[in-house]
Amino acid sequence: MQTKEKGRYHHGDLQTTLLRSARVLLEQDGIAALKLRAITRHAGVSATAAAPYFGNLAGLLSVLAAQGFDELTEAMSPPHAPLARDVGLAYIRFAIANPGLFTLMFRSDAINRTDAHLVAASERAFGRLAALPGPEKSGTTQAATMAARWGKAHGLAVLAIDGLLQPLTDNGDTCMTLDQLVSEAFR
Amino acid sequence: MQTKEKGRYHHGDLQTTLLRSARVLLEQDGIAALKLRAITRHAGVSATAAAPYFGNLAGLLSVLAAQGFDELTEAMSPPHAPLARDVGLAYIRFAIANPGLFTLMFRSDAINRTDAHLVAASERAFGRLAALPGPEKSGTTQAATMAARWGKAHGLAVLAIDGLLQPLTDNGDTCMTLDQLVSEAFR
DNA sequence: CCGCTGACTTTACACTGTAAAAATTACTTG
DNA sequence: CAAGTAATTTTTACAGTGTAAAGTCAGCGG
Repeated sequence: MQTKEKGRYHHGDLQTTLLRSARVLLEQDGIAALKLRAITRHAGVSATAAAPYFGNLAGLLSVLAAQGFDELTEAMSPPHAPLARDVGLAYIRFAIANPGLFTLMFRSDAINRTDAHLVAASERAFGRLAALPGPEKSGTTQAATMAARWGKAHGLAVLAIDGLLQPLTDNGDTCMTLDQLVSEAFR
Repeated sequence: MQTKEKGRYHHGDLQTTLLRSARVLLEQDGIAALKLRAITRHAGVSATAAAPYFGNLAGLLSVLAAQGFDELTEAMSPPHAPLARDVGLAYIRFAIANPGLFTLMFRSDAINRTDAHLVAASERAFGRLAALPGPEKSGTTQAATMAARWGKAHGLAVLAIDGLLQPLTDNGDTCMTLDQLVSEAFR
């Protein structure tokens, strides 16, 4: 269970160990498992060991969320020519692949939205979506097309994570997978 | 502060009083204020008075969420001929007008998603979005157009509540309001 | 060897939700 | 009207939670 080397009083890099423990718990049991005591217990340290590094629980989760935004940015960086559709689909697929992390990234009451690193990481990720050429609909602001694309991707991501798109996958006669549904819906 | 008539031991309809207190706290201070003790204190009763009626906190919040879905259904019921665009905009505007309630309605870890009343109320609301004729895009499943419309509306709603669309409203040279942005983005 | 600095732990406290028992009121039945 | 019963709320208690303050330990420079 404990990732800390046994017997050592000074841990070395407790910072990253705590973040990894939090990540493990998040992926295992979801956001509800992100208690400070559970994280430190998993890391093999005392309950208040995170305070010197992260201040409080929100501080730790903010760093975790910032890591999530960095990974999202990475996932939205296509190797070749990026199409708006591919980037949006990458957004949705990242959310489905990392439901707990993605949910945390938008839980304003669990993280510290004013944290500098988090703001930078999130703006980097949002920039990937914004910097793409839209379909050039006449009569629509560029901000509106950006909001439309982002909103569609984000909504499909959230609804998919919550399992609310499940009834739509086996609608009618044919049965489709979740990825097929969101791929077809996002265009 | 207390809505309970003073001196009476038996309250009469503590059920609705607790729900109203929860609603007030939710709109005043957001989801973080939905503690059981704060709700009962606001209602003027003891801390455990809600248990006989709602079982636990999740039970109370589930009823509150169900009320929210009923109000959303009402808001999405246009007086005359309903267009898909109008219903989706009503969805977004309800979320912006009731940010705390809307957020609660989709917090799966705070409410009891298997609650019968909540399931019924949410399906009633979701049915309003589904029962509309789509733009008849050739080559797309009806489930996909439904998911696309719902996802777009839901995503814009969530992003607007989180304040993430704010930077897009004053983009470039002109300055637009949030309602203008979502109205233009949702079509 | 001594003290010092940093890293972590121990202790303590104010909260939280909730289960069980007690107390209070209202109703109902004779 | 009186008394027993049922319904409703409170009191008490307990296991958790996050976090601030004080204490403890390891390693290092003098």
